[in-house]
Amino acid sequence: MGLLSRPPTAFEERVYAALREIPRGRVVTYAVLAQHLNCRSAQAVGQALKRNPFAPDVPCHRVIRSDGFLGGYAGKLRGERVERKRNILARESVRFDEDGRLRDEGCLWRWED
DNA sequence: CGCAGATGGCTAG
DNA sequence: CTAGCCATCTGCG
Repeated sequence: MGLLSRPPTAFEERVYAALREIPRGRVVTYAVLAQHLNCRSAQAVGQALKRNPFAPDVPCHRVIRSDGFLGGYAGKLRGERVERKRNILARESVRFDEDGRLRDEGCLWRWED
């Protein structure tokens, strides 16, 4: 029972639906995701992701920052959880530099809006 | 380089 | 309704 026993809002469902469209081995930035959702706030997207990192169906690990850095994971900006995020992405053939910056920008997913 | 402000949606009171 | 949060972004010094 978690602290997250709250029904998802319409906005959150939009975020999750968009995340599912991202194929394995690709990543999106908070800004691009927000833009696809017709939302001008990348922070709102990040906040929605923070509240629901519980579902394996929702690949919240495929969302990074616009500058190519990993960003946060499971509520943390740095530390072991972010390392886990990098590990998961590495498993999907998405490699990062030592600093934590995305190597191949070709992994960035784009929508056809 | 670092920091403050903008930004939009969500939660708590 | 208001005020404050956010896993960001941009611009300014």
